Amino acid sequence: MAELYIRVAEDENEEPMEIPSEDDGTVLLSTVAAQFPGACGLRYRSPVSQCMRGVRLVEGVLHAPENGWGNLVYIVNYPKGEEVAPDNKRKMDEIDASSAVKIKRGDQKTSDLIVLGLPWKTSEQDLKDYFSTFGEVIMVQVKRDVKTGNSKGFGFVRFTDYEAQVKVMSQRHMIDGRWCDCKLPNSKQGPDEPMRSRKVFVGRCTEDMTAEELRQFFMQYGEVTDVFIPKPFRAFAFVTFADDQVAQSLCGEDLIIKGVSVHISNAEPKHNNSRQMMDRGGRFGNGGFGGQGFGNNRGGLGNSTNNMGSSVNFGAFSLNPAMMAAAQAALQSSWGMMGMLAGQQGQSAASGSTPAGQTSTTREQSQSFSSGSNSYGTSSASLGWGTGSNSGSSSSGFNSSFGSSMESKSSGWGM
DNA sequence: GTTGAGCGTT
Repeated sequence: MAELYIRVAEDENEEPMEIPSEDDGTVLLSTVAAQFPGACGLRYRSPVSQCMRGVRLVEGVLHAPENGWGNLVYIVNYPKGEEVAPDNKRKMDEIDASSAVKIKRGDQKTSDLIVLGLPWKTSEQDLKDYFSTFGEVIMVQVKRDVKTGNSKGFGFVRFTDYEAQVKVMSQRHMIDGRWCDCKLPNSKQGPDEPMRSRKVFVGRCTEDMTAEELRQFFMQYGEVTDVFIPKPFRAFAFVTFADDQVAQSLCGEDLIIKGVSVHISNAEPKHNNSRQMMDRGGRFGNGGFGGQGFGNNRGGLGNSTNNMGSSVNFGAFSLNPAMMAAAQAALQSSWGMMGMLAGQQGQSAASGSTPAGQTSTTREQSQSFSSGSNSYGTSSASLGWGTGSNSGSSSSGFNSSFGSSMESKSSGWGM
């Protein structure tokens, strides 16, 4: 099966990158986004009209122009405002200083990245060899049991360049036969980063919904950085977006996926180190709340019930218990009340930008892989969302054990 | 069948 590649670049003058198409000739937006994080579509310059034309995008699947993909270079589209086409650049400069801040942030300090899902056999040298293809590596570690010296299945890596770090975090990694994820370690999740809830809980999932399908589906709302499906099947999933506002906007909705109505709600925090809960007002985030409209009342709303007896002071405001309850109720269902309250103060309830550096992975609690040099491809064909039509349903393969006794302990992770 | 792994002896 000859694999077909199409040429994609961020800009007509940039060197294009070849990315693979699917068996049916379409290209998945997720494939594009794997190389161009944040991408939301493609366009190309029509040889006939010399105008830019958009590539048809249906539910995460990009469809070739009439005469096929050909040898054209396709240009990546980004959501409005996130990235700027060259001819608009001047406009953007005028708009606000905040974008300048964003651009300046381009060179940041690097930090250690945790590498999860390593095979037991992977050594420091293996890690270094692998990650050096992304840039200069200045540190690698494989964490081991002190007594036995056995790998704990995770490690750390640090790059010289922030670009390399961003790239590495934006994709999954096949290391010695397993898919691994690289993330900011918990200890490094900047205490300053807002940690707004970008994750939603997807209830009433059916067993045939794969992580890849969920990713494809939710991509229409915004960049998806993670999909988690517990295994064994438990009828729910978690989807994380790059943008908290996208996540929030979906909460409360009933969406139809593969003909099934799923329910979207807030993802409750995991077993948490209380930091974000206490300091940041929990899953309500601090968008528009924290510094601006209501002053810094740490532990105010977020702490919920035990404050109910007394009135709470929001800076210039004070709310009696009844109003407090109303506000909470409103907040739990949506941001509606928030907008109202903020509006009264002439503040915007809209929150700001997204923290840089999210991994963009699709996880399921099983991984199918072939040791050896096979290409690992999700070759899902076209997916019918709305109707229960064709399911390219994938059976999840089990990983084989490597023979080492440690192996069985955590068999089947990483995707 | 509606709330998820694993996070660093420096």
